[in-house]
Amino acid sequence: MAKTTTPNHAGAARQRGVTMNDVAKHAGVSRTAVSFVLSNRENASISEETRTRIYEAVHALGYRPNAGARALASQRSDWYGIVTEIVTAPFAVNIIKGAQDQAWLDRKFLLIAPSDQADAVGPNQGMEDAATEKLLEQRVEGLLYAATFHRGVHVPESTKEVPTVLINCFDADGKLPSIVPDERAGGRVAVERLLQAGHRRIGVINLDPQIPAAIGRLEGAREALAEAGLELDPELVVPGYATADGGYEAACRILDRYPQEDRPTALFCLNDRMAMGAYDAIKERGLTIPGDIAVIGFDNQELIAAYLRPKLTTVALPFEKMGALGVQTLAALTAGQPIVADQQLVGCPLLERSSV
Amino acid sequence: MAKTTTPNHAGAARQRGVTMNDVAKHAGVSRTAVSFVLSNRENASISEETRTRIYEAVHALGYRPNAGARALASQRSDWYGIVTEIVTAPFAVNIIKGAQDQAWLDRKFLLIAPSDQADAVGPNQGMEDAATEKLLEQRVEGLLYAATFHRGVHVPESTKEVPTVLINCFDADGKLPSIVPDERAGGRVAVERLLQAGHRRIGVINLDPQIPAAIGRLEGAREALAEAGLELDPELVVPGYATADGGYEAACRILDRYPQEDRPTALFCLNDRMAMGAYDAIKERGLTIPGDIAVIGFDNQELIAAYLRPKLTTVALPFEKMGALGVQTLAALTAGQPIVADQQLVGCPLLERSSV
DNA sequence: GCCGTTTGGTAACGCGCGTTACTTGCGTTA
DNA sequence: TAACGCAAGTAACGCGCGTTACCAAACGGC
Repeated sequence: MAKTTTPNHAGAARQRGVTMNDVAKHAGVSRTAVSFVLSNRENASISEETRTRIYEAVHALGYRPNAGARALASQRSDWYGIVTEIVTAPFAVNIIKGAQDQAWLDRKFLLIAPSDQADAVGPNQGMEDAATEKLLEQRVEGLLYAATFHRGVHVPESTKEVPTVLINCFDADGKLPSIVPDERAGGRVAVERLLQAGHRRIGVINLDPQIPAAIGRLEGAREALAEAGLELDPELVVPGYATADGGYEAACRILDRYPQEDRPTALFCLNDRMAMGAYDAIKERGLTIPGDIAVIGFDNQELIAAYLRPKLTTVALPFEKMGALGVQTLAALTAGQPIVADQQLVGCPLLERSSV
Repeated sequence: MAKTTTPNHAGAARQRGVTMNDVAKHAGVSRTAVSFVLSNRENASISEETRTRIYEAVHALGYRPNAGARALASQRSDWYGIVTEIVTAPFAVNIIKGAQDQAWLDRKFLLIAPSDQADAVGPNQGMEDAATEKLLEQRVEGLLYAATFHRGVHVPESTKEVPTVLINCFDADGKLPSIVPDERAGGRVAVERLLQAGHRRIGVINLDPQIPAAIGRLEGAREALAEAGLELDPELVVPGYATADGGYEAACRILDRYPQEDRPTALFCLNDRMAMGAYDAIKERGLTIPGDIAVIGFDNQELIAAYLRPKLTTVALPFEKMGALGVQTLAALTAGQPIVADQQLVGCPLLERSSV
């Protein structure tokens, strides 16, 4: 355990870092003066000359503030924490990106703590609790919880000690503020797009009908149809597993069920993976997209939607925006401001590509 | 700016947290005793009775150690930092997952700092420098740099102050230790698999021939062929953009160029996105996979490989393992142990699915 | 010549904790 | 009985910094 210099980096720089005291000495002033200048306090009176002397010393010595010590003294850490299963199941990484970018803008640091993928019923409380605990030990000023897919969750008790915002999920018991996608509006815009293209008979490949995504998107679809004086034919709504295979099978069923003149001319797939399977079913039958059958997806999973041929028109889940909004909401909360609403809906924009 | 309680959480818990002093008072002992017990020092002599009294007090008061203060006093933060563009371009997210899980195991905290996607030549030094600086202000004990795709990078100067390991990239100037995929072995195993299936004429859809991935994978392919007494026909290696469209076009060219008897019976696509396009080209020509043409990919982008029909046999990039190995290497480095090698190659396992 | 005010600073405390050096009481041994 | 050793703890310093209270000199007004 001999604490020798590691082979990897210049040993010299490794000793106890340079502190404010060193800077003060080098500049020939008190440490207080240095502190005042570096945190540029408005009501501090330091002459322009010593100011520059201090800056020079900082530069000369390569001084770097110690964030931990600062946090300890000032009683604010400038940290937010996010507990998420997203890193485990990277579908919604952009939530992290959005949150992190926004935090960076606000000069906050986002601590990311991993959580196992939790199932909708009883999340793996063990790991989540541990993660939350760790974050609280770091004295984060606020907490975010993010899920990979829109659903209800139960958050650890300790959450109560600090402002908390949920992203892409909602609090099944209490009433923590949450940011979720506006599934209904998304479903609506998808079907409106199909109607606008002249389609009147639209097949829907559904998800598990219990989950918020399915409920909302279908509701939106119904609304759009109603406005056009149409109804959603229950026969045209077929469920499938949320995979490409599931989409393939569902599409086969729906396409083979009717004679050509009754066949739907468009498919609304409730996610892009299923759309991917639907593509295969359509192509297999010698039909073209969008000529014979138009397809519209949901989620905008870039890797699929942007690379399918033809590229898939779809409705995007606003992950990045949700992340950013989460941080903004948290900032408001920690500042003691009232929040806008308990549940904020974020719009799901239509992304036009080539399948409609 | 009135510091009222936020509407969101019980105001009571918000006051200055409970400290070791409170615990000590509650248990009727000195703070030192509490410290000794909580960090269970081996050579401290505390009776079993006071021990339990202290634990009871901890529990009763809901004491939670202050990580920042501990770091300050003990001069070790238990933090590693990772600077990465991965969150921006989520292709290689599993690097983060691997690193984070390993760090969690080691009871370290991984601070993730975002960096803009950097191009191969001159990275956006501004943002990387700022991110690195931020991490050093947190007094991280070590630094990781991770790239979304295997390439050379330039890291900020300040990196020298702390042990540093590169993941999925290598140091273009100096000689920082790095963890990279074994592209050559990966290319080899892919082609070996095709040979084993009886293919003798193998088309290769290449990437930009300059990048390490292309160089290594092609080299591996050549080796595998040589061992079977075959040569890599340069005519059968066609470059393409690293997209589905690029793969589609390349596959068309290669398939249409020869009469049926001379046509390659297998395609090695140097990434899965291009394989996705190749699928279309093959199907369009009425050929089946793998009956008429076998396809093997590279990267194992789950979203594509696991959902293509038939599912794509491919070679996986070991992102998660690289992340974990990066943290392990960093741990060794910070402990002053010598590192195994400057460059560690991580194997790329073959994932059998149904396209060969 | 005296007092009040501004300018330009400094001394000292405390944030929560790790750690070292020291103290006290008690059973053992010579 | 004195010297000794050990178990069981405690007092006090310092980590790097924010912050409050205080001080000395210069200056202006009457």
